[in-house]
Amino acid sequence: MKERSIPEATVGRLPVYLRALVEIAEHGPTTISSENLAAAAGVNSAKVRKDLSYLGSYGTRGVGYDVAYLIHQVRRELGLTQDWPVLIAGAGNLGHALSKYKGFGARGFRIVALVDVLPGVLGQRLGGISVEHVDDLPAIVRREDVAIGVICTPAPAAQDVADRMVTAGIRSILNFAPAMIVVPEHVSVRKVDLSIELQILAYYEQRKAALATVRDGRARRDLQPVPS
Amino acid sequence: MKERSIPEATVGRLPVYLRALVEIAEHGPTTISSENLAAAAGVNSAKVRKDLSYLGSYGTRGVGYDVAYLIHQVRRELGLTQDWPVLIAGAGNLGHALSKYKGFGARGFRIVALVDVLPGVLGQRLGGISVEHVDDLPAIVRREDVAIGVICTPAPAAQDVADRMVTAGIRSILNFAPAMIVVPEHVSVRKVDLSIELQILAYYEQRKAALATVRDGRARRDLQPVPS
DNA sequence: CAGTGTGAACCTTTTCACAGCA
DNA sequence: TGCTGTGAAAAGGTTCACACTG
Repeated sequence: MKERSIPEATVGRLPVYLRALVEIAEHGPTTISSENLAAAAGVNSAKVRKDLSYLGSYGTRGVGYDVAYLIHQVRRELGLTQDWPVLIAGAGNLGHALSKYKGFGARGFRIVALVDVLPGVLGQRLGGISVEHVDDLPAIVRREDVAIGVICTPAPAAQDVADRMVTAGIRSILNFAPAMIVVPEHVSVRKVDLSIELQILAYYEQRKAALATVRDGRARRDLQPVPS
Repeated sequence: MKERSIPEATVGRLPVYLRALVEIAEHGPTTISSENLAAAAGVNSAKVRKDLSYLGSYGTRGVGYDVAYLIHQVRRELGLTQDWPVLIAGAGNLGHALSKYKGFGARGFRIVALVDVLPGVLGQRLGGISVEHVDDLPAIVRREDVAIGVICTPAPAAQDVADRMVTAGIRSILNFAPAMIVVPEHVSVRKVDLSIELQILAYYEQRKAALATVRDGRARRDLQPVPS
């Protein structure tokens, strides 16, 4: 076993393993090899073994890993043995959808508050919680002990909301707004940008089309009778 | 300039630069240095220069990059000079939200169809398009010349929908379902997993809490009178 | 002389390959 | 014998630092 601090790339994969493990646990096997876990998670087995080795030596040579025990260890490492109260800022389409999304609760993330500025949505009830005004952020964060803030506002409002979150004491932000936000060093930000994902796909799609053209061109030439 | 094929990491950043450039173009300056573009995109200037050098030598020493020209070049490289017809599978909360999301259209991604299986939503109109049955996928793909498929179904349906998309001729998939999907080699998949993002944030949040405890412990000890 | 373009150094991540253990 | 755990090699990505140029 190594000492503290897991590589970033590994942290990004632990939730994937966790999901696969939970599914496997439901389907029966109590033990699993790195090879099989790798298949379920969509990576290769060397990566699985190296990643898991950062948590400790929880496998058994010649056998594999005990599924239930490994689930527990990954959960502990990720800090999922506790519940995390989450606040969403922006009650538009996306904020709306996320507040009703069942997948969060199942994984220990409880949406405890929803804030916005538009008078139209204030007070509205969405998925069991009512929309409050963003001015009340500090009080809400204290009241609900909010740990994570999710930004679902339009791009121009993102920085302001981020500033308010930081002031209110939030130290982890998930940003869905298509804008960069700057925060103090002690605050973690992760960004999810839907249209960037599409743009990346477009790049590879275009590349495939270009290659096909070249290939077809060659194929067509190959059909030409060889000049003799 | 290098030859073909841009590193993956660079492809992932080009859309970020593009967004920053477009915003800058609206605000006036016709020319920008790597230093300033880096600030706007939230990276460092060396990275900007290296990334842009993969596209060609489009900067001017002592001056910087011409904003309009660079926008054009990045767009061309990403394949954004054309429109990309997009199909969404799954008209639940998220599919709903995405179909109404304005950010896509603005960047050349047109949602042309929405498919689902539940009789309840079929025929319903969302954001100008009506929900069709997933069985009609092949016809829809042909009719609309769909290039990119977005999966917004529950996890258990994801693989089936992916298979249908591939059969219908789609070669680029954006997967929002919390499940791994396997596709033939010639198909690109990108995955966006909302609860994985939260889990990653939870890991770092927990780590910060642990560090604070250690620090406070030391601080408290530091306040003790030195034994003499 | 300000600022690009880029080799070279450095760091992170992935993959290989195998010793060592149940 | 089968599969983990891990050094060591390879690949990929980032940062440095500076020659070069408009």
